[in-house]
Amino acid sequence: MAGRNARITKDTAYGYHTQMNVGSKPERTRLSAEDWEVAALGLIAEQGVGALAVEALARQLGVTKGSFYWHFRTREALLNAALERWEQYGEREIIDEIAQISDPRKRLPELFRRVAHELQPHRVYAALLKALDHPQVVPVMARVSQRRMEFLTTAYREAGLAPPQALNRARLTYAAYVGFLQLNFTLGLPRINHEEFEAYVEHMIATLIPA
Amino acid sequence: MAGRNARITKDTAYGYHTQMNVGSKPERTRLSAEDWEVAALGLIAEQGVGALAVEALARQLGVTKGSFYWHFRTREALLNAALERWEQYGEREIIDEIAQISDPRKRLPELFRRVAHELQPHRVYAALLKALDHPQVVPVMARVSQRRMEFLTTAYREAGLAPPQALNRARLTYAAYVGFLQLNFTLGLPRINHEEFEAYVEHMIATLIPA
DNA sequence: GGCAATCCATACTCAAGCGTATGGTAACCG
DNA sequence: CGGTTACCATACGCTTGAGTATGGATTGCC
Repeated sequence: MAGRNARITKDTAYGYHTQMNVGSKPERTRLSAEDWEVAALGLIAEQGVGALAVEALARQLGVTKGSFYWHFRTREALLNAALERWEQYGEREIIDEIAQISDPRKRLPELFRRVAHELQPHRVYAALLKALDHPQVVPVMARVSQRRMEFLTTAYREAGLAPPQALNRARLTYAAYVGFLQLNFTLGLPRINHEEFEAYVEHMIATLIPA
Repeated sequence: MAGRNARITKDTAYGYHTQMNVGSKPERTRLSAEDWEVAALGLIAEQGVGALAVEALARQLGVTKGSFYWHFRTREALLNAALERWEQYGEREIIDEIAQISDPRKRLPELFRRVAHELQPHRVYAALLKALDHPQVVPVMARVSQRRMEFLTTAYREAGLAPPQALNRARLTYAAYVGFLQLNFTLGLPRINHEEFEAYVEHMIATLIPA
């Protein structure tokens, strides 16, 4: 009986998953493959790909392995499904919104500020960066990173940089983004505070974006 | 008898470890704790912290677990010893050399170019970046990164930036460094070639270092 | 050359985690 | 309302890797 009280429910949709519903009724709805994938992404975001174990996940979901192996053939299959889900739904929104800004020169600063202010969706990306030794995640990360790099490159071209400069500036910018993820909420370097962070973002904009 | 032919010897000193001495005589010298630490760093650099298993290491060194547990009390102890060794001996050289350049304005470009051209010593750092979920590596990485950041910050101040700017520029620079490590020889993004890489480094210098 | 200390091999135990087999229960449908 | 399907529990086997026990071999030293 004990062990049934820590559950993850589907209504805590993608970006806001891994919310315990402590205190609410057990609401013993049966699970779908999607539930497992979402929960898997939550676990990955918090503890990394290495911590993705089926029995641990089952405990979190309030069921046993018997359930899991009905929905998936193997643990590997779950990982692939979760990664695919992340690649499909987890991204794009920001890029799409930015692309609709008319003035090309305002796109990059806006992009920087947006990304800086919603770091939550980037936790999965950060976790996957640490899991590049798992062969399954490499192609996914390669595709996602490549798409973002291309978006950045054209944005820099539209902001006035010559093609070679634009490519290199995009490389630099994206590397800074990736490095920042690692150094901050992965490693916990001297915990930068809010206003200091704002200043850092503006410094980035002033340094990396051509006037 | 087979299994004795793949060994790592101590003479393959730190940065050049993990060289098999195929073809040479078995030279059955007994091992020391140092040998295990060096071999561990080699394995970490190539396959990450997660791959650090004592039986695997023993196979590489041409011995069995019996040897290992004479030198170390546990696997965890080996990891700590290896990390300490890396923190002590593995770093500093570049920083020390750079600090001796008289003209402060020439220090940063020189630093960039040096770091860019000897990426080999940075493989351990890159591997450790992916292992920040292991609680043992976090403090080590925090110390090393902090030291480097401080060095960068003073270098930027000496290059003419005001203290707040210098700190933020150092953050940006170091994040770009970390991100580059991840995106390139961890993830294998569109494999940048040599001359393109040189151009990228010069672009970094032009963008990040104040004229 | 013999005795310690050092280093290593062999043979175990134990826990974790994946996957399987099979039976049980809840939902849906005719 | 009886049966089929979908979902889950329980109990097992198997592999991997950490750690232990103990005896054998090698080195240094007197």
